Amino acid sequence: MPSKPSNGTREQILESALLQFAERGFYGASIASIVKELGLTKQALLHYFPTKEKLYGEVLRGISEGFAGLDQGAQKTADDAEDQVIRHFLALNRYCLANGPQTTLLLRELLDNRPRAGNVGTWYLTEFLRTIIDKVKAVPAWRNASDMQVLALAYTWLGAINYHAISTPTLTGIFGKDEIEALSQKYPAQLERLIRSSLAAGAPEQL
Amino acid sequence: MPSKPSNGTREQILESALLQFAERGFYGASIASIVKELGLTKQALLHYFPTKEKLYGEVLRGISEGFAGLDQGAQKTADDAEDQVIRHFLALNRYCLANGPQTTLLLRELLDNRPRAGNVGTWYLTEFLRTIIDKVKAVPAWRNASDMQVLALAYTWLGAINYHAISTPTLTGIFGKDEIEALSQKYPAQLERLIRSSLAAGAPEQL
DNA sequence: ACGCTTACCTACCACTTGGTAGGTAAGTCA
DNA sequence: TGACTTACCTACCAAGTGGTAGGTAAGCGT
Repeated sequence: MPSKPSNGTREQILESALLQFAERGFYGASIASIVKELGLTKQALLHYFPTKEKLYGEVLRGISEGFAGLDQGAQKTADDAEDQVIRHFLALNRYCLANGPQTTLLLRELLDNRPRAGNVGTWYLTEFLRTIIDKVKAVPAWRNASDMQVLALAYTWLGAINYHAISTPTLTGIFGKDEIEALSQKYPAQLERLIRSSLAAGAPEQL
Repeated sequence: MPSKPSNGTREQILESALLQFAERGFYGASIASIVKELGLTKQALLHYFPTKEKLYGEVLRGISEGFAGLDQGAQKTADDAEDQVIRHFLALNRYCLANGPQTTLLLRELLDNRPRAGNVGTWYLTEFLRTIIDKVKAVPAWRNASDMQVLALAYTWLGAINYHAISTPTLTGIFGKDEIEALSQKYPAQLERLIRSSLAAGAPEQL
């Protein structure tokens, strides 16, 4: 029961924080700079988020939910297991490309695996990876593989997707906008061929 | 002609700076904290590197040289082009795993494509990527592909390698040390199969 | 012996950082 | 109407930031 309309200030702060954390990292973004462009003082921010770390944690939580929500999407189609894996990762690729700041910040969190904010960034990974492992294991050729073998496989795909999404700005600076856009258009096909060929190869022999 | 022995202070500072920049990012590492563990004051650092950004640039330059030196290694063996590509990326994978801080900082630089220190981090990428493109194009099935097609392919491998190297600490926290070590041992084989299968698929048709 | 350079040091500076204390205006509910 | 909550604000603070100014002790070349 708010007594004074907030005009979604909390959400505005979260959005601005996401952008600045993604762009400059946790230390590079100050709570003053986060709210400056909103025309507020930092005390407005501290009113909604008692510390900078709490704010950071909330931003990460929002990102995790966004990624988790990816799975709630088209999943009813009960077609081929391999096609499901493909669809899952192509969707992930699109999501990462469309949500640059979220992807960037997530990768940053991977880099900064410091003990901060209760390792907020990592807990979500478990269910995220669990889903992937299950989907891959639904493919006949991989049914008997160990979780770690599947994870080793999936990690090559995750890396390919994440890395591609992250480096487009830098590569654009090197090669120019047109060339990189051409690359991004070819990328999903490349990714699909990559996934299919490594899936088709089947699991390596057990030890 | 140094008049007083420096005991390699400059190199010690560079090494400490590398570790701290990798761990906490440019803003998170202060010049005071970088030299604190060396028992020096920040003025010692400023004596060798007039500004923090110059120091950062020097650290990045060292990293680039390390990656560039990878190519100077075993390259005389004039065997199969595909094997050369494999060997190149397996060596890169080993190097990234063995040089965690360098890899981390490089990826950070990809994230922070800010206009800082004259974009020190990106200039090196051109020759690095050029070498890769040439090596892939030496493979018959890819001889007539465009540079961008090759780059799209190589980027999936780079992403797989880099991402894997970066995320081992975080994954270790989630799954435990033993499991992740098992994963890392399986990774080169996984990587090789990945590269071989995508190389064998050949270049997509030209538009 | 002397001047010069190197390799640091102490002292200091303006500014920014995250955070506290305490206020005020507006709306909600009894 | 009056108690209470929400949504901010100004004022302030200790600690830390990158960087400057100016020193000092040691070694080298002449």
